[in-house]
Amino acid sequence: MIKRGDASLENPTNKAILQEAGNPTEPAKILEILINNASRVVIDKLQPLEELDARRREMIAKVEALQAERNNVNKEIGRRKAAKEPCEDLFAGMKEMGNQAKELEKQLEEIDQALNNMLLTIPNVPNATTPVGRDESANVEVRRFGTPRKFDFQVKDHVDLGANLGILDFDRAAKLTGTRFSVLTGPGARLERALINFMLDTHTQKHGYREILPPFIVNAESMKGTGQLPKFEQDLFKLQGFDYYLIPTAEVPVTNLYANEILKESDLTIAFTAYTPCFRSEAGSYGRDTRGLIRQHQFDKVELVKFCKPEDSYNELEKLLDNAEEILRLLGLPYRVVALSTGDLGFSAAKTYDIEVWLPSQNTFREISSCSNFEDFQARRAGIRYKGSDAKAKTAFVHTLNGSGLAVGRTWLAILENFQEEDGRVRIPEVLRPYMGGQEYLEPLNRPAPAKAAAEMTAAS
RNA sequence: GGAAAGGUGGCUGAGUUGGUCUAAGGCACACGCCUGGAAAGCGUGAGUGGGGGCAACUCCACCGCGGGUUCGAAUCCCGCCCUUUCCGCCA
Repeated sequence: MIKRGDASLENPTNKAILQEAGNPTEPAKILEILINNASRVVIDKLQPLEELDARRREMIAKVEALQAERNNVNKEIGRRKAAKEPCEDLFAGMKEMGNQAKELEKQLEEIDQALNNMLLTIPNVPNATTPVGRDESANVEVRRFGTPRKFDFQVKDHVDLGANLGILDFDRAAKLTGTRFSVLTGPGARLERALINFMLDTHTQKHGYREILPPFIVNAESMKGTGQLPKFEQDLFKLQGFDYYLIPTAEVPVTNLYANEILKESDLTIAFTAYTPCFRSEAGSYGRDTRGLIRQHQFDKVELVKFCKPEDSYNELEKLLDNAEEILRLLGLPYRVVALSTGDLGFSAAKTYDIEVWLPSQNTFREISSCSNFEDFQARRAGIRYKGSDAKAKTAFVHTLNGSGLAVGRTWLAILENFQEEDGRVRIPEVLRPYMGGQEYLEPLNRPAPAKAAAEMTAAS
């Protein structure tokens, strides 16, 4: 929060708050005290906001007074015209008033814009239950499922396994496009498709989500609604010649389905699931996870999205998280759940749980899902509200949530790694077999990997 | 890509010779009366955002978006966006 909001420790008010608490020196402690006193802490970014807000109100009062007077004269003109009385004497000053109002409106517009631009770069406020900390080292493990399997042979990673099985081809993907792309072939492609269908079927039939198949390209307004713009444009692929972007997650089109709408209170909670490919530029991740499928420019994901009443959102978050975990449990993949600390939290989220799957080749857990409650942060930006049926009911912002359920590519590679056999076969989890034509194993090829085979064929011809 | 028509409140739909439009009517909605209960009927209320006020309330803006003409624009002019239909192309 402090990292995200930039509160200076030199500020007198902030200093005083720390003094009351006995001037702690430990960064985590300082952070906690400042967060606990959030209503008093002076955050550098917020000061100009307050000034702008005051100027805005002042300007509104001026403009509206002028407009009110103009309206009154106008009404009188209308009245006299209807009564066929002379009214030319009232024309004087009207034009001037109009021009003045227009001038003031322009100034107000500028203030509004400055205010909005500032507001758009301010991150969400973490929920009180979010662990306080500087970075991911302060994340808190919530629970574990399953026991990582003990291998009595040398485990291979999914890149080697995929090559042996002849189902994963990075060389040709690089030829087609470039680095951080992949081609799945044969049973590998089918396994991806099986996972997508299995996840969608589980969420729609077992967990009560409604399936959505949205556009994979959205406009800038949608990106702004969910918080990707304006701050994170460098993470996105933008279409040349259009104000359109490739979606980095289904969260964007699905959450924005209800942008600028007022939902019926009785329709909440609304739960959607959607399969989409996701496109990310991965700017700034050079050198990280360069091997394999972990970090690709394009990957498949099944997403869960909810719209609910504010009082329900934390309960819904737990349910959503459990729905995502259920996929891993059904597949039999060991995982753990981690609550992100304030320092590791995304820009838009108030609370986030990551689900991390066990990867034998890395001997560690890696993120496979991220489940967040955005509270009303996205709803405010996208204008998603709800209202009760009672005539006196107030309109209010919904809370939005989403989570991966799950990242398909990472699930695919986790299956290869966790269920590999010494002979190179990979056991297919039982729940997936109906989607794989009853097949029990992915069988290795007895011939060279595809790229090499093609090269030999070309040489021979 | 070419041509035409059109965008008004939750929906429908009137309003386009500029002037009490402070946007009719209908449907749907909420509350009340009536009823054993409901329907029908009758009555009342009800859009969104913002400013001021403890509040009752009050003021401002909004007829796809932006600009222009005018004392005054839902209405006239220009640009853009979107929708529908027809033609062309295409999976």
